[in-house]
Amino acid sequence: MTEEIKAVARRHLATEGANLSLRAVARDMEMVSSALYRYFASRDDLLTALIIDGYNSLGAAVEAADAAIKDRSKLRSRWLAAARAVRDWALANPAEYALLYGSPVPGYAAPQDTIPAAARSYAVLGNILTDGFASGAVTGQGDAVPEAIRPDLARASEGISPGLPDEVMLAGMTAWIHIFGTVSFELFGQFNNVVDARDEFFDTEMDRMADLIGM
Amino acid sequence: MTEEIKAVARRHLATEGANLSLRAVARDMEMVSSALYRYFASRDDLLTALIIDGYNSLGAAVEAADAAIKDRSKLRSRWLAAARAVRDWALANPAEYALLYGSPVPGYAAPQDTIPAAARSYAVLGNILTDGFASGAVTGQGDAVPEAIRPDLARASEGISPGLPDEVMLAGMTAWIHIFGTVSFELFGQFNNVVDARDEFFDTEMDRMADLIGM
DNA sequence: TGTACATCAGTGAACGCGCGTTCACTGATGTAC
DNA sequence: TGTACATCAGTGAACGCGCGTTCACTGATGTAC
Repeated sequence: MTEEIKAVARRHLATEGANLSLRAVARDMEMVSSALYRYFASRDDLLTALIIDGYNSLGAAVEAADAAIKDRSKLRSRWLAAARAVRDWALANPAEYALLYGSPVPGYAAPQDTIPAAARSYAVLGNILTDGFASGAVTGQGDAVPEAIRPDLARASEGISPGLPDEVMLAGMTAWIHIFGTVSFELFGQFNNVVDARDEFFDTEMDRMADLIGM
Repeated sequence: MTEEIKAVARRHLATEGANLSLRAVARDMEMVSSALYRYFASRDDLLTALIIDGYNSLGAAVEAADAAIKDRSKLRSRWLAAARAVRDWALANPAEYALLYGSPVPGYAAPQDTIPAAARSYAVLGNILTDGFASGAVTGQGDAVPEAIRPDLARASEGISPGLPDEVMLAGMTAWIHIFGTVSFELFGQFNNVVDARDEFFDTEMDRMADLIGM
């Protein structure tokens, strides 16, 4: 039942945008709106559940894309597959993507519960970098890392890919940000009248990031 | 009067998020809600006006930041100043930033009128690239540009910096996207519990982009 | 200088709709003796 | 096997609030003769 409510709510998100309405969901399920309160304590609770589901769904997609590359030493293929998985997932679920990576929903503050789910897709890149570093393919040469951001990099790598040099971690973050920057530009309309060859453009951008990481 | 309404609406955006309410704006101005219809034909019209103002305000800030660098040959300084101006403007006007670069407002489709204003900040980077290319400082060596995206690049450079090689244009777009990707991550909460040294992190990212452009 | 008229910013009531949440309740199902 | 009871999913009415938009109107200001 809880699952069915979430499914309907996701469908509503897709058509209505972020203005999710409990009453509309209930209507769609041919229930009375108060019945939903047996499953979710409040609208915010439902939103939180959708967000966690969203991160997990994205995370699973990215994990699967990486896992599908049989030759684990082909770092660039793994990276491209993971990045494409993010974009494909976002194009298939634009409203959920907006919920996760777009403007904050007015009046809603995501609780801490969402954090582990959010890290899941992120961790895939961490694995790729870790594998690359272990095999010596990724060395993290290049720019010096400013002292001020070293603690942040250390903390980020701690949970996800311990032992990675700051240089590699930083390049990874640059690349990671760039996936979502590019996808958001595409999804939120900044490519309208500017970029038509979107598949190719995305791949080109991701290629550049692979260069930057040095893999 | 029109200006005052927009000012109040902007203040509302800042506190309420994207759910801009005509009635709330009217209340704030101690007017009756119907009075606003003398100035804007509808809520969407007011939104459009705010969006155009926002792009212009951002564009002016970026232009000023670039213009403040006296030695015009210092491309990297100009780039960093422009990029920082985007971020500073976004941090100062988070709701307007979300309106321009965040998730689309449900039920609202931006009309074509917003396009020229949107290009204004973009054009500043075009100028920097053009100057760099003219002086020979930026050559656009590096990755090959896939055929499929050449038409897009040509069209983009046409209006903004004619004559620029595709390689340079592409690097510029990568950098441009990365500004907004980084700012959006920061503003939309993806840096929470991850990046604390935000000023330094942003500068580091922008430095990387300057390297990538080759300036 | 004084009157008649037009302009137009802002009013107030109404229409028809939406929302999240609470609360006492019904009525079917399953469990215990 | 049959009765008494507890559980619990879902109901329906209500509370108190919000919204965008329309429309006939008032009443002050400015203009023309």
